[in-house]
Amino acid sequence: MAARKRREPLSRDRALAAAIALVDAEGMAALTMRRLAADLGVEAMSLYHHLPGKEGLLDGLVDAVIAEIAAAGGQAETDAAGGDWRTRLRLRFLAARAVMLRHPWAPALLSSRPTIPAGVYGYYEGILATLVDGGFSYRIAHRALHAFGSLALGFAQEVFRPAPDEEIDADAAEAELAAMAEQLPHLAAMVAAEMHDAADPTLGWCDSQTEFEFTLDLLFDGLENARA
Amino acid sequence: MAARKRREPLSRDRALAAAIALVDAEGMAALTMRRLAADLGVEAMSLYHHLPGKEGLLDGLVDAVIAEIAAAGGQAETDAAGGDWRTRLRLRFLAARAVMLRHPWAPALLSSRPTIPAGVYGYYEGILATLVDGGFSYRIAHRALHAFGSLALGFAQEVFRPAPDEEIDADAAEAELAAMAEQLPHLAAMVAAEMHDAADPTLGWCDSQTEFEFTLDLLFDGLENARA
DNA sequence: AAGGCAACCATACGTTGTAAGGTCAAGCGA
DNA sequence: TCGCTTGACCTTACAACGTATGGTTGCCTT
Repeated sequence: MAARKRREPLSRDRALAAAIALVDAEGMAALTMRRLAADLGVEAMSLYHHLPGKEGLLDGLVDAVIAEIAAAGGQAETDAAGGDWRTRLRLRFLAARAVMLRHPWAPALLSSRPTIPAGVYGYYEGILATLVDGGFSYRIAHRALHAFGSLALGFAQEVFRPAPDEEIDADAAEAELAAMAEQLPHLAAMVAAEMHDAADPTLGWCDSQTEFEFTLDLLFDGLENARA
Repeated sequence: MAARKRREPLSRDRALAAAIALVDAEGMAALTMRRLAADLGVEAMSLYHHLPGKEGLLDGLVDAVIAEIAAAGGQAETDAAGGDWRTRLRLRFLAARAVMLRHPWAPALLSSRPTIPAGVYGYYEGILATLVDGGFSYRIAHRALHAFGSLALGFAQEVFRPAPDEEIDADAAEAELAAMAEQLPHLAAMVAAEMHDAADPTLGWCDSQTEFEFTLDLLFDGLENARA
């Protein structure tokens, strides 16, 4: 018993796992070197023996997410081995989206990174293989990759965050809609027309899953035409 | 002469203008309260009489950019008053893109904002009007807005920055390509196939303007079909 | 037993945003 | 003209951040 190690010796992987857990639970803002170290029962400076600074920590997070996406995407693709290129990519992207839903902080982190994470090359290779296998020229496949953009990684480029669900009573929403109707008639009409089908009467009535798949199919249809 | 004001009395607009100039010239990282104050010949805390803190300053930047986009987009749309919905939106989005090229920091800032800037509602109203005028139902128009995503604001969701042009000699690029060919055959083949048409032999050979317009047309074609 | 060598910690520095309160000049009613 | 208010501007100070530097500790090897 006396010979037992005082504690697990800490490592890059353990640090990254703790960081992901922390960020999943409390968001990016909570991820500071001191806080992460505290979660690991250690002092801040000890992290520097396993990670090259904060920037390196973020790179590690990104790589971890990409790896998770690549794994899920690869699995999805082999599941659909017999299908055509559309369904194979479709499943792949939807699998990636499932990963992103588990890590809501990931899109913002990915798009803020100044350098391309190494893992994405392998991931894009798989997508490209599917496209080429589906009869696309490199030229069109190249443009397809650009067109997919962040969809390939499982998230639509929601330019603005989906508005943290604030306290809303129906009356206030009604009044706001009325005020909007004057200056923004089309927008107000659209909300009015679409609201009837959605569950809640707030401005956050967009069903991201539906939008995601709609855009996907829009692009797929267009690419199908462009293949010739 | 003695009665002349000691200096221009500082204002929200003057502060915002200075902030934009600073960020245009030196990037987001250079925008600190102290630095901005120094550029204005003032102390940091003086800014708080005209701006509600750093976050409010960023909101101000965003609003300014949105206003610039809305102005450019509105101008473009009236220029194309006679055209169909595609060309009207096309011109609008390309005008927005021109604004973004003047402010390379804007996309990252916009997508990092936690709240939707007030100005975008008016901007989207204009787009929506064009769509409805073009015969779209609110349902499809709504989905179109989502599908456009950041394209409507003039930038493709470049998930990763376009790799700051590093020093590259042709030999190193060649070697890198050879190494890539083993593990990433399709990617390597695509680069090889596409490189011949591009100006420079680097990995940054993508012509964003072309990609931007390709994606735009892909979506437009798909929407044209969806209109029925 | 002696040395080496990681892993870990304590302290400290510079930079950030900003809270709290002070200074000073312009404007205004008496 | 005096004195008061008002608001723009400044000074100081603080907490939190990332991290450079230089200990201290305890296992491993010889």
